[in-house]
Amino acid sequence: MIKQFLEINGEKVEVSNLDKIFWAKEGILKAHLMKYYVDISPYLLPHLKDRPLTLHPYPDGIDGPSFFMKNCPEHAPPWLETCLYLSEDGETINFCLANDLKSLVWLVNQACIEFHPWFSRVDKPDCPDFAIFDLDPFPPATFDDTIEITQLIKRVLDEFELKSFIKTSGATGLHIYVPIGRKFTYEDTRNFAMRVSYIIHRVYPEKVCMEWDVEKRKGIRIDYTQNVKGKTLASPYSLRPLEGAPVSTPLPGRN
DNA sequence: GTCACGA
DNA sequence: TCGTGACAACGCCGT
DNA sequence: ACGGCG
Ligand SMILES: [Mn+2]
Ligand SMILES: [Mn+2]
Repeated sequence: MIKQFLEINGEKVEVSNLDKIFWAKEGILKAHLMKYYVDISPYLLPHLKDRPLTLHPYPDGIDGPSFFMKNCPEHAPPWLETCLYLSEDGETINFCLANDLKSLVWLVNQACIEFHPWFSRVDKPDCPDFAIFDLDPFPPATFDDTIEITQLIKRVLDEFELKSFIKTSGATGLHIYVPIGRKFTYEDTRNFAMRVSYIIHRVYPEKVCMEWDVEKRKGIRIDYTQNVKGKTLASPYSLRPLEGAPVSTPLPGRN
C-alpha cells in the first residue's frame, strides 16, 4: 500500500482512503471532504482556535457507524494540541484542539465530518465568548417560521444593542451567536438566553415552543440549554453528516 | 480510523 | 493472524 | 429523587 501525504508548510500529514465514498447518493468521496476543509480552513480555523472539540468520526461515511470522540486518542501525533479538562467529579478528558491546518487535516483524515467546538476557550473555560440560541423547527413549523422567529430574537438583541451573528445549522434550523466578551459565566449566558426566549414565547405562544419533552414539541423550539460548559453546536463552516452534505453557513448581516 | 486485546 | 470492542458521558431540565 | 435532553 502506497502511503499518501498532504504537505502543509513543508510538513507532511498522512492521509488515507481518499477514494472511499462518504456520501453515496451524492457521490462525494473522502477526497472531496478533505478538499472542502483545506479550502475552507482560512475561514474555519479562526472559529476553532483554542476551543476544546467534541468530534464525531464516521470512518465509513455517513451511512456507516459513527462514534463520539472527546478524549484525544493515544495514537494522535505529538504535535496535535490538546487541552486537559477536569470535570467536577474528578474525571479527566484530554480534548483535541484544531489550532492549525495540519491538525485539521489529521482530524478530517480520522473521518471527522463535523466539528463541535466549545463556546469558551482553553485559557478561560468558564467564560464563553458567546451566548447562543439554537432554533429547531418541529411540525408544523417551516424553515420560514424559523427565519421569522430568528429575526424577532435579533430585533430584541438589537434593542439591547447586542451584535448577533446568524447561521444555518446545516440540519433544519438556525443558530444565533451573541458575542459577550468573556465577562460572564455559562450560567449567566444560559439565563440571558432563557429570558429572551421566554419573551419571544410570550409574543408568539402559538409559534414558539419551550417544551422539554421532544414528543410534545410543536413549532419553533428555542433551545437555550446549550449554554453550558462542554455543550456545543456544529461550528460555522462545519459539514454535516446528512443528505446533501450541508454546511453550517454564516449568513450576512444587513451591514 | 486506529489500536488493544484475546482466540 | 484475524475478529471484535472501544472510542461520551455530563450537566442541566422539568417535575 | 428521577428520567429526559443534547
Ligand atoms: Mn437543538
Ligand atoms: Mn439545532
